[in-house]
Amino acid sequence: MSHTYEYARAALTVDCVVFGLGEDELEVLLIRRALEPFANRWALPGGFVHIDETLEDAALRELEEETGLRKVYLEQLYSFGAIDRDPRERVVTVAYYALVKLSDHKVRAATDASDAAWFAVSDLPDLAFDHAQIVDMALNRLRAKVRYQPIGFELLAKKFTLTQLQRMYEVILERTLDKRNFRKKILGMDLLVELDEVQKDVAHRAARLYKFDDRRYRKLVKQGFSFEI
Amino acid sequence: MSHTYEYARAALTVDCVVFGLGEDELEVLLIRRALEPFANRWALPGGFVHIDETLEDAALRELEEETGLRKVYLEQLYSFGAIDRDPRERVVTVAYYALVKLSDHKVRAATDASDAAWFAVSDLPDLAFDHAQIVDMALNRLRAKVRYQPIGFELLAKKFTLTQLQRMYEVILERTLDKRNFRKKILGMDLLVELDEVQKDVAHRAARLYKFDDRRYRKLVKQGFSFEI
DNA sequence: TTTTCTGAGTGTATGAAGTACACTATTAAA
DNA sequence: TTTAATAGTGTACTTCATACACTCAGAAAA
Repeated sequence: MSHTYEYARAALTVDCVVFGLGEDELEVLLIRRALEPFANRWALPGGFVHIDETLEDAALRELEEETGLRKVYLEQLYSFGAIDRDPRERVVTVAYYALVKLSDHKVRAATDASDAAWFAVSDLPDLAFDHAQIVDMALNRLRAKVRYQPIGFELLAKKFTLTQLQRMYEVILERTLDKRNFRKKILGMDLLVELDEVQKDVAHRAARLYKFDDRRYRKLVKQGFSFEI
Repeated sequence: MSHTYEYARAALTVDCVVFGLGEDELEVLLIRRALEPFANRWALPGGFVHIDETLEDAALRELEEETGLRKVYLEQLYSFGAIDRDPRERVVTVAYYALVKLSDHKVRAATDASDAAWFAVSDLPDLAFDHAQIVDMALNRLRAKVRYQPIGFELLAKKFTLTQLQRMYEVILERTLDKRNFRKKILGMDLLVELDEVQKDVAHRAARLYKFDDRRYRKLVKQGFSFEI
């Protein structure tokens, strides 16, 4: 069935920059395009917005279809509307970024016969369309936002050690943090719950595990608290 | 001429939240809708994105067409894509916010036979579509952003007094600031140029005029400086 | 069982920045 | 000349950021 309109309409797509926390770097999940244009090039997961789904639903659907990811933390980034960003026709894309616990998903994308893979942000391949620009903006947004909102936890397992938490910030912000100052600050915020549980399977003293208390965070915010790293 | 596509396509629009600095409050420029849906209701200036213009160009064009504003400071806010945000059909809108020097434009919108008027943000009329939500997000964005980027100057005349500058922040942030601390901080940033000129036509001691040094700001940012109020 | 290795966990001193606060000076108008 | 209105200025105190090094615990290897 076809649809006719009085004026020409741009096609509307969504694209997702999926971030995972690698050993020493942030990583981004890319898929290899099968079709023209940019066949064989790496690109962000994404696709057309259906007429009966919201932008966010479209982003979640495409993520699941193309990468198997579900229930990720997703946030709208920016809309890109350069006239010729797609060589075929006018396409406007609403870009999102997602944060996932890489451990849950690394194997899948890597071993799948599929065409999805993780890349360190400092070593991305040439990307299709204007996707390099989108990744760049997503990185900047993430680096800024992680400092004043506790979204970085989305990159970690539910239970984590303070060292893992610190490393997450060090990787994203690309600078080292002082261990004692970091602990003083983060524990002083009173947002972490100290668990009666420690790390397992490590060849050294096991560190205590913590979890993030989201309910408490929202309560504190109402009282004027503002998170800051 | 009509255009036919295989799949149904959403219509794409832009909407602008135009802020001006009122006496004691931020104000927003609204237009009264002539046509259905929401005929006679107040709404944000905006309209359809043409197939051969970028999103930002569309926003600027609509602003000029509907309100006469030109050369405003414009920044993309967010894209809204709820299924039924327009009762006629699926419409996705890319929202922008703009900052203007109200003194330049107040008269025009007010005296024009036109259907545009300024409203204090605390006293907005019922708005068409989801425009109340858009204004709300724009306000939050502006209040957050004004604290870490020197965009507030866009609301003032090129030359301004320190008291006017302080009042601008007080109005946006909705709290009083200490005069001496404010001056110490803002002058300490070394972003203002002290002019050899004072206020005119005031019935009291005339205050010195300053201007914002954008070139210097960009240079400092490169060196790691970060603006903060 | 002892030793070694690896990361866990902890406090203090210093400097920088934020905050609270009140009076005199200048100009125009009455 | 007096009045009214805003301009313009400094200091003391408190809070927060920063720099910095050692002992402890536990597993693995000798």
